[in-house]
Amino acid sequence: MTKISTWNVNSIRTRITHVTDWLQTNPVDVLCLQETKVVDADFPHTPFEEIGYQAEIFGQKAYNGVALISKSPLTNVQAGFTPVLEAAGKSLDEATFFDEQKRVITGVTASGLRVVNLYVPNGSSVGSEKYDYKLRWFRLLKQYMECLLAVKPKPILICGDFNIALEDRDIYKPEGREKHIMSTPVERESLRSILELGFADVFRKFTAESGHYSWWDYRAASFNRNMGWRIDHHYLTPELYERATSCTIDKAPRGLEKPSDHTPVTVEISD
Amino acid sequence: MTKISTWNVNSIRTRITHVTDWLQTNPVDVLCLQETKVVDADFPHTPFEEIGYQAEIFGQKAYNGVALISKSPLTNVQAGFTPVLEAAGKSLDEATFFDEQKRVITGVTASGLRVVNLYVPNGSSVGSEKYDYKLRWFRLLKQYMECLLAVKPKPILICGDFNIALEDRDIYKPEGREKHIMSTPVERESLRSILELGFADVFRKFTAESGHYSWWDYRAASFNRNMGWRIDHHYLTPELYERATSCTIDKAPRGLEKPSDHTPVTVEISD
DNA sequence: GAGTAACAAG
DNA sequence: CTTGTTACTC
Repeated sequence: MTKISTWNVNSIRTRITHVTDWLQTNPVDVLCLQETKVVDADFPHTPFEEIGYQAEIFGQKAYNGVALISKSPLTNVQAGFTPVLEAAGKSLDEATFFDEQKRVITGVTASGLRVVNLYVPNGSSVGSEKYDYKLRWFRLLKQYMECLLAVKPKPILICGDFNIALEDRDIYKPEGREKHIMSTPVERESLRSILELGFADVFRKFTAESGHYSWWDYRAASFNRNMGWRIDHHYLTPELYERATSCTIDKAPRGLEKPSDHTPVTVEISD
Repeated sequence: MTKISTWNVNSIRTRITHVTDWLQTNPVDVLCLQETKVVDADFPHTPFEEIGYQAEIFGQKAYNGVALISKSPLTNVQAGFTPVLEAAGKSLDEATFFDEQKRVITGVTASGLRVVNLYVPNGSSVGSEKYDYKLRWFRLLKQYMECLLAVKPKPILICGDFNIALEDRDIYKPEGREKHIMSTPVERESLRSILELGFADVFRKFTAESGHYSWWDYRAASFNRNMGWRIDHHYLTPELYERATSCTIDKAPRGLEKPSDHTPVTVEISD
């Protein structure tokens, strides 16, 4: 069995004890972190090593940043769009530009499963320059995923903070969602164009109803009122999707003191 | 018996639990705070009221700020230089200017003792504009004290963060002190000119040796190495000085998590 | 509402 | 080293 989690920690340095405590009671094969908000030189490797994990990291100052935390070493680790597109012989202009922001890292487990960890741009507000950046970023992501699908291993899991709620049941209050960042038809279509390559939302294999979220705004006591969004996802290629035995959201860390605004989402895949 | 303490808390909002915890194990008649760093509208009155204290405050945004915390209400509370100098018919030009920084508050206890709580300017570095400000501030303080000495009640206690170590035994390493802020001959003479009005350092009534300090720089682990300065003082008029039965520095709060860089100094005065 | 940065002050 | 402010981002 392989267990993989995704968690936007909103600063790994501020959240380090939350994360290591959680890992000790929730051991996983790979924990995908987003918004580490730290340059690689300052990443807190020691606390992870002390509990038997190692980190593959791709960080920057103050913003963004992703990491793969794993018990066993990962192979074929590639940070950013560039190395993957380069290996496929693609033009690197866009990749170089978008890799200024550290949002993508991938690696392969010993069990031969490729994990792609994403921190999708938030997009700020509909029609803004950042919104446009988000849509352009998705077009590059599609190329990136096409490159990965063309090589081995074929079982691929994409996870992370997508900053998109794909369906209305993923939002506490879907009214007005067409004009709200993270749920516009255009954003959803951007994400669907990735999924059409052959990925499915494994959370919905097990849970159909609304009311299950992975992110709650810090403001307006939205966690206590369960005014959340499901924007942290695991998307699996068909074979993995079939093998998945559970996908669960652990709300507990969101209730701790000084929590991240996101909480971990975990998928279990049988051998 | 009357018990009076002085403590530069370096932000009352950050230190509120340190201060209320300390007051509960160290009940005093008046606690004089410096560097409250908060405007009056945001002063945390409730935590003090919950443990039976009230606060007279004189604060500003981000810098300086003084407060008198007392079990029984104080009378004749006057904030800043201006009201005292005005009552004495003095020119208010200087008072108005220096009261832009909130550094002075006075009140009278039920036992008829006037408490003057001061946060003396730090002075930055010798020869700087702030150094000049400190010396000019002392000239106004002298006028202010002359006004208070001319009215009732006559027993006066001046305390606070003086940002001056009056003698070499008040510094962990007196070498080079002539050129160091807080111990130049000019600063010491400024302070002595106040004391010459009739005040004495009550800590030295009981303790003659060096090694007793009230402030340790946050830098260079100076607290662990006892590299401190005695710059928080209680100066008493002769009658009070005679009645004083102890003057002690409580180092404990300096050892807590996220401490102030200063620690409380307490004087006891018999009835 | 909470994170980081850069600055000022001690 | 620690605090507060402003400005930015999510």
